[in-house]
Amino acid sequence: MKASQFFIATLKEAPADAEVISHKLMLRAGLIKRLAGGIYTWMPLGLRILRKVENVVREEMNRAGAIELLMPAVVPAELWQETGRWDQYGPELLRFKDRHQRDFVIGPTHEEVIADVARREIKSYRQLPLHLYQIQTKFRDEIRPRFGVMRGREFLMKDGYSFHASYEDLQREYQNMHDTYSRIFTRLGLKFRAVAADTGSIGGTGSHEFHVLADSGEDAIAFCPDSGYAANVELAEAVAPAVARNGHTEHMLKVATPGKTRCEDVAELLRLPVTRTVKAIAVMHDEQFFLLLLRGDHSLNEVKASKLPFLNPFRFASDQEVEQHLGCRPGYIGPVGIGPGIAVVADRTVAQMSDFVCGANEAGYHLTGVNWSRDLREPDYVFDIRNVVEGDSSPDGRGRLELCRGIEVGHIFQLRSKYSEAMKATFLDESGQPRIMEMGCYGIGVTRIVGAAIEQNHDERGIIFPRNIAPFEVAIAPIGYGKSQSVRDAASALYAELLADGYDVLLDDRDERPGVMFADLELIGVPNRITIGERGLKEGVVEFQERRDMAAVKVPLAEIGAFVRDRLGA
RNA sequence: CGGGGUGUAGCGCAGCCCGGUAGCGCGCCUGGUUUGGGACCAGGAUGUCGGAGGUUCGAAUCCUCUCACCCCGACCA
Repeated sequence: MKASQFFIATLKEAPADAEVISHKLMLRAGLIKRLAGGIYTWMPLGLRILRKVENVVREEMNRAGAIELLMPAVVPAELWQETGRWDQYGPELLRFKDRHQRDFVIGPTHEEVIADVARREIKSYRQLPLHLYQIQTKFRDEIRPRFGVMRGREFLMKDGYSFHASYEDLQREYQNMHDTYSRIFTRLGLKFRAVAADTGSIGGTGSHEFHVLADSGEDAIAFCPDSGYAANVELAEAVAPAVARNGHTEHMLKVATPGKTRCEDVAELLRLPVTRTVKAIAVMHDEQFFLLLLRGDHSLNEVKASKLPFLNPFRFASDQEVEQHLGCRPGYIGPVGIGPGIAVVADRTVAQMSDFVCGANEAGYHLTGVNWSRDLREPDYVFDIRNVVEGDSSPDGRGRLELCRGIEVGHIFQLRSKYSEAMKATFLDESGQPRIMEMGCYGIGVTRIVGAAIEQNHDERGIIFPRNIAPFEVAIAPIGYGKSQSVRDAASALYAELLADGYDVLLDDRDERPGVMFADLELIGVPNRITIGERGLKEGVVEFQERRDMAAVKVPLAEIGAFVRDRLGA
């Protein structure tokens, strides 16, 4: 590609509304243009990158035995009503009516459509297993789109669905996809981790997420370097303390803590470690009032709490409700002296505590030296309802947990029969009996990968794309292209040679000043650059430079083609 | 949805408090000089000041409404 015949539109200053680095760099490099909140145009340069990611995904999916198809983005409501998700999905699902007032959605995912395909087409166990996938634009009306392409509303996704005659075969394909995803992200040049995950609204049993590791990631990941355990914090189990509850040593005492409504502040005032305090969170299920108890330095895991049958679903109690049930405004509430009608759910850690501090249900006061049984009844329920913290024991009992952040770029699920049952997707087995198909589903956020790759690979000059997704593998930067015949000849000859060798090469023939040219090539992330100038040509050399370490190597002009082949491989 | 903030040229911003009809940098156009790290000189184009209504002789500026965008949101302990 010649730069003069392409479209490069870089910016010196990033638009002010960009927050994370990948968003800023994508705007500055001219990869995307915002059209509306969470909706972007992929400019030619950005599209090259997106297509490369897409193609790696496609190649590996095909290699793994999946078959590509393309489903409509617009889906009739009846299919969604059939599985009940029309009512469950909420405002994230973009709904609209056609001219006949019939309801439609723009598909945020395609379980219903594929299950419809499967039930129409698959009649016999002989047709199984079958894995169909597509790479298609999705729309989810996110509450708060942000971070550019990382949480957009419209995005490109690879979604695959597999159908099986048995659970065992589903598990085989699940492992196949686990391996395939690992290969994909390896080929894309990303540092990633597969973690056990919650199944969320999709439903089903087993599930893994694939995260690109980056500090700006929206998800927290717990992992154990010793055992290899890894899970999304939403799911990671906080194991019960190994030690039994200590006997009490203090009397319960009411102490004045005016203005101290946070555990940290109370602990500081009382000169106690925050690990001696207990926080109470008031929640409602239907019209029933619950107190959730956590150690002062721990935080509630809403996903875990939601899974408790007697709390599903719950919401946080309003200030009025707190006052109505405890006779006290929020800030000083606690489990001591409450009515029998209020159920107390203690985190495992709290259930093991003794001589602790909690709110006195009286504004401006806390209680110290509180002990279970002696000062209040034992908790009604004891469950793991907190987020794990760094240093917790690994749930597999081997070592301690560490935390890091990740960007979710892939998610695989064992759906089992949730959709096939709702949509009556059956097949005839060997004995001629109808049976429900086992289903798996496997997603990759193609768009998001581009953002994630940049989060992980950039410096102060701009993007450093991994070679397999770079818009160009190598750029030729001729200095004085317009003036110097010898530079022009050398650049053109090299361009032709690299093209013939099959490289994705950019010849920057815009006749820009060197500073402009270098800055652009560095910003857009071209991983290799060959600089050709009269100065070097007089000595018969050109310069080869890698984007990542920037050390220039002088290479004789006659050998540069061979040098590139040696350096980049065929 | 609640809270906070911002809308002025393609991008980044000033002007707004103290009304007098718009400015800076980058980019863009023309000519010239330059050419190994975002050049220099000279000339030039570009704005319904997010939109609607109001106050006023006069509104980017004051008032009301609206739209768009950005940031934050269990921390009840």
